[in-house]
Amino acid sequence: MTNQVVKETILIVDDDPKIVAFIARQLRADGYDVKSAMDGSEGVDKAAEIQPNLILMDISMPVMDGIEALVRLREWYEGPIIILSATDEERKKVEALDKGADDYLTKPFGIPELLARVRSAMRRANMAHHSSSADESVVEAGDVRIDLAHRTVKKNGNEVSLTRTEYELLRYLAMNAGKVLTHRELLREVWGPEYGEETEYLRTFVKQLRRKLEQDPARPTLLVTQPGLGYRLTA
Amino acid sequence: MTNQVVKETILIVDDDPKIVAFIARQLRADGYDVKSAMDGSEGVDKAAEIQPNLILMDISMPVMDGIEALVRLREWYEGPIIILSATDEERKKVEALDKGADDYLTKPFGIPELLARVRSAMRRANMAHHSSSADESVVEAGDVRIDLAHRTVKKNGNEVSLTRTEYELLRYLAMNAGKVLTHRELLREVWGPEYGEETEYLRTFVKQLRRKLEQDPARPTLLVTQPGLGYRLTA
DNA sequence: GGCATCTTCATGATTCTCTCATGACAGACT
DNA sequence: AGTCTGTCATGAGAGAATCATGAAGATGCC
Repeated sequence: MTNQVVKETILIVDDDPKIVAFIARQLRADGYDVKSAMDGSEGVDKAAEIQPNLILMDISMPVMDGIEALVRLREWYEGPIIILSATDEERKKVEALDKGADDYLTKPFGIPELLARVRSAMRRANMAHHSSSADESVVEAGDVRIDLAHRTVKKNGNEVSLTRTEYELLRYLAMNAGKVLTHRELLREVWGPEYGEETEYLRTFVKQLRRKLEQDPARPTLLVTQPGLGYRLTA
Repeated sequence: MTNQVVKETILIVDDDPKIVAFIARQLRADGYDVKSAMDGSEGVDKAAEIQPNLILMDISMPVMDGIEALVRLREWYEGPIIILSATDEERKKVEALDKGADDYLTKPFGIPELLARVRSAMRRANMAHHSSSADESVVEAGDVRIDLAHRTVKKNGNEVSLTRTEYELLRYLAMNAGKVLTHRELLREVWGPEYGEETEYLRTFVKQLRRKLEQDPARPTLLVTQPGLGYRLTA
């Protein structure tokens, strides 16, 4: 291995410093660049900052639970997330997999198993990554900044408070900035797969978003209507 | 050109040996491998045997008519088929295009035109082949860029806003750039299978597209009328 | 209960599609 | 040549579909 090879970065999120140190040592020996965070909240922040290639996260932590952190991460993070769990956390394990975790390891686990899971997840991610486009945790459109990791939206530096549905709608538009999204697609994505015809919901929430984000809500430049089709967030 | 280059094979199907000899000589001079057949029936057999990259076929032949041969070929042959026709075979020409011919040449035709059509059809076929695996979502025609994934159209870098029907029409033309599309085919594709005779719709929307996309809408270079047949987007 | 949020509805404004009338042009026929 | 016929280009307008907007009702949460 030459020094020209860019090392792959792994973020460990666990509240037990001994476990972090132990795992980090093994992973570094295997050639990875390792960072760590002490709880879910810090983990989400750090992930946004360093954009790791893989995340190893304990499922039960103070401040922010592993499940909640996982949900937050999955709003923008597309890399593999491996969950670490104790033997008595079977139910949480299932939930974690449901919410987008790629794999899990039950403590205590052996080093060979850890390394095998990490390598496998990395390989899978690289395969999938080629097809997907660039993933940014911050999307900018006009004078609006959408921070997917922190769930915050700022207009000219001032934070704008959005309701859950407003944020979900904006998030999906932002993740597909520049692309025309049909009514059906937006409804299914934000409200659920059983929706599709309720365009009046969209109008209401698009209007709310425009009121909060546009310079002149009557003449939208950011959130543009594509008549007969849907809406689009200009990039 | 080295001998490692695999020549592209063209099959000529015509009952007039003089025409076959004439065309074959020109195509060979341009680097193609040329085979021939004397009528439709022989043409279908030979196509199955040698799997040519392109087929040039006369429309009126003994034993098996060009139209019938075309229908038989299209049951399995996916390469480009160019029809050769006399001036008094207008109706057959439309029928041939409707049944899956890619282009037509009216006898007598000049060599440059023949070669141009062949090259254009070959290029299109290669594009279609490539994009079948890795989906290329951007089509360019002249100074117009059509982004299928984002559903946006740009002319000289400036975004052009199209209505739904305008976009659908342009999209189908762009995906078959260089190919002659009959009124019937366009109507069915854009308006639905129950349409076919409403050519006035086409005129209206072609005009709109020309107004928005052509340098000089009165003298179209991009979206060309094929009198009596349909329209074509030049590649 | 009280509050924030989501859903539903009514109204007017806008935009698009379809339709029609007119004129230009080319080829066919007398 | 002149006339006829069919096709196409062009512009304008009616009707339908879609959208923006404000506000009221329903729901869920603390």
